[in-house]
Amino acid sequence: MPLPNEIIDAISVDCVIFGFKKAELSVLLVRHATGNSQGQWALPGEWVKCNESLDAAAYRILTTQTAVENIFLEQFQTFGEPDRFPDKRVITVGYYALLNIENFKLHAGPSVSEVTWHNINNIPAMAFDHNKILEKSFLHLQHKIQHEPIGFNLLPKKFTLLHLQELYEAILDEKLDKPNFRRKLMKMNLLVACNEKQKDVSHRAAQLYRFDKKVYDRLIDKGFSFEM
Amino acid sequence: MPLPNEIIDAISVDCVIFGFKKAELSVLLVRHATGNSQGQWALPGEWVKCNESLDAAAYRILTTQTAVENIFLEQFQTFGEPDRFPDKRVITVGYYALLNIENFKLHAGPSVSEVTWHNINNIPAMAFDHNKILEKSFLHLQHKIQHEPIGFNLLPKKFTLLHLQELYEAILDEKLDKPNFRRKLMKMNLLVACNEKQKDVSHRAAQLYRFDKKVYDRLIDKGFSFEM
DNA sequence: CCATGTTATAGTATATTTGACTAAAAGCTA
DNA sequence: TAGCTTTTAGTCAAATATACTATAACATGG
Repeated sequence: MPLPNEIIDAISVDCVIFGFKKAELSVLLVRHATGNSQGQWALPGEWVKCNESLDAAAYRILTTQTAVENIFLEQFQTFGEPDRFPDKRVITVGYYALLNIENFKLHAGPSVSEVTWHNINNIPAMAFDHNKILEKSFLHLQHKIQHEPIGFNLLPKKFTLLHLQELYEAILDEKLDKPNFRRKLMKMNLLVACNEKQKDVSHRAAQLYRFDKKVYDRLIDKGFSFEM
Repeated sequence: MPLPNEIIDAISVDCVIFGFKKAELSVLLVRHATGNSQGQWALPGEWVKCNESLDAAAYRILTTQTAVENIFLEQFQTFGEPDRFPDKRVITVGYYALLNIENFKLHAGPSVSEVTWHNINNIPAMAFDHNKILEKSFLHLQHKIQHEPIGFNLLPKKFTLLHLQELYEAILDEKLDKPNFRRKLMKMNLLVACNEKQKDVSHRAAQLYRFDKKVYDRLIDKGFSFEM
């Protein structure tokens, strides 16, 4: 057996990290500092280590770029076209993560010169097949958010109904009716009103809600529709 | 670069081949004839070749076991626990295929002593983590069939509404109401009545339908609910 | 402190869809 | 032709979606 820390240089993990802030959906990209993709933007990615699971490798990528906790992280697709990587055959397993942008400090990991959020509608050309990987992950997210309440991972713990609606609008790329959106969501009983209201806003302060994990766990198995 | 036909012995593709016949959902399993899994049942799988895409490898597995054409074949998940395979680190990409069992001849490929259909409710213990892979693929299928009309791939070109209903019942593992099932399906306009009726049945012959690819293509992008 | 604007939240009315049924029609068997 | 099985059409109340309108809460400017 090879050493635990040795890498398998045929397999990598690439991670599409989605963040949400001020009604905008963004993705975290890095700029490569070395190798033949030097200077190009790319999704954060790493080689898989010899005794490391794929999930663990994906989690390692996240913690390299930013300090995280309790993050939604899930595999979505594996990419293995023979020519997707130059000079050798590399298969990459795609993961996507959802996190709330606020209060995250970014720090460029090794071999990376820059780390920045990019609006989902303004993504630069990237190295390898990373634009394709990003697109697939976004389609996956659009589908998934309509069947499981994963969107909450992109919001702070306490949020208003309008925040949530803006999140859905950003991901689904369509306007939604406010009263109807509220009604559908409240009926699911996934939200609990906090004893708090919005502060420092120049209009009537909205109720803050938080996500009810218990109901979530009960519903997640049964599967339920989140169609808006 | 390695030779085109050389294998990457860190990456395999395993394929869950679903078939449907007489209201029963089955999976094609092989019995290994060599190696340290000799004698055990397993999902059909192969090493990925050096200049072969993952999709191509999956298709090669299908054609090794049986003569197929126009088959639904799709990647669903990649499995990479460090200890999933004995003695070395192997990551496997899971695919699932849907096909109509009738008129398929099976032939055992290399290193395989037996190939047989197994009812989904009666699966033997398998080599490696193949039971887990199968279970994940089945959950994926249950979800997918409720959002895309992929079920037709398991039926012959012409089928009755009852055939289709039995298929849904087998996959979702629940009884459905006949008149309501018809109504929902007909409203989608995915089915076209053939100029033919069922033959050789000892009761009123049912209308035969076929699947309308054009409507399908229009709907597949928009995404639509198939919930029964 | 009142008028005004903005947003939150409640409510309503109509159309559509579900779910659980009933019933008629078609066609084999004998 | 009677009896049986299965297909196919239809009914009806309950639930849900959609497109609105209306009111309440609160900040701000005069």
